[in-house]
Amino acid sequence: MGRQPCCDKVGLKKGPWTSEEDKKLINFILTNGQCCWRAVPKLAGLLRCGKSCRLRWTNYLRPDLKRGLLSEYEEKMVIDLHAQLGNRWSKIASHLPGRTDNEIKNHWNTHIKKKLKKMGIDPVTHKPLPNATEQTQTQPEQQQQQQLVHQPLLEQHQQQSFPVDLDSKLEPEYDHNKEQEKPETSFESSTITEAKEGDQIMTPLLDSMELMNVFSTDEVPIIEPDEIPVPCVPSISSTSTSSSSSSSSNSSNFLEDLLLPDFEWSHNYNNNTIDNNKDNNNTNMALWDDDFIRSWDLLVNDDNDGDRKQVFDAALYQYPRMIMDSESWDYGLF
DNA sequence: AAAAAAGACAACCGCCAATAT
DNA sequence: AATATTGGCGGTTGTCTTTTT
Repeated sequence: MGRQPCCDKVGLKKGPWTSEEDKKLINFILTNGQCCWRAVPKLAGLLRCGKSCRLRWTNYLRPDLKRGLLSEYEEKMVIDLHAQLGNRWSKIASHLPGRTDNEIKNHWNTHIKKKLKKMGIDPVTHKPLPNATEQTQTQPEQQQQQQLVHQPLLEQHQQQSFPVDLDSKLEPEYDHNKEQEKPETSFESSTITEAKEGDQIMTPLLDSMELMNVFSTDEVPIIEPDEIPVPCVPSISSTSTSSSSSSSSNSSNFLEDLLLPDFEWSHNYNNNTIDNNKDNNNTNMALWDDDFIRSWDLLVNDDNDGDRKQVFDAALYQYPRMIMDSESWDYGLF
């Protein structure tokens, strides 16, 4: 017996989301929280299927999402995690606060894959490509990069012997042969601890980054149990970001459209981080604090549409509670 | 300047596992 | 226990933008 479709698809809209639809969905979620997705479109007045709404929310509208290109650090982390987890994008994403599996998957397919190939690394196995030697010999710069990006991560995995707790639930059933040759960095040498229930994320990468003096542990987006991760903010400053957003004339620009040109999200948040990531423009994790609330208020007050303002006002003060109540909220911290 | 090709990313599809009935 | 429902995941496709010819 085949599975029934998640919804009656007749008359449902498909394709890119319009800003109107985004507004409706945001208003609904902010007001009511994440409930049964199947019911969302009907209640929110959307001609979309629930699945589509969930996807739109989790991938693009959630306020805690970072936008913009992955930083070099994030990219390294993705490579590192991919070497250990394979194409389990959601697992990888769980180690990168503010990033979605879809985003990481896309970035992998469009950027990292090519980069690794250029560097003479097989993006599937994370081993040197057969002709890598020749390549790297003729491309010393790339070789240098390869050493910088990959070697430290992989070798440290092998050298260090931390307790293995990577995905222990999933690991036994995970068939590496199914998708790829078992990577050099096997689970046996893995050091990543699954980030769940507020556990601290421990990755070899973080250690290596420390060693490399690139990031201090203070700057690493480790979420402590007593920290509230923050609904973060779309990166406005990142014009680069919008490599993506610019491409979509309507929907993806919605949040940016909402933002005033000189509007700054949560001024207090981790200024150090900002300073240290000027080039990347995408470290936007912020604390859900008064400033953030005020920012929303500011945003809302600037809107001429009175009705919408009301909706947002209501939603604004409910949202933190909604997050606290929502068991499904990412990172499982609440 | 226009057309074609390539690149980038948002969104969809189908499957699966967990949960509810 | 069996079946239905829902949410989540990964692969793939479609569409828009940018670059090249």
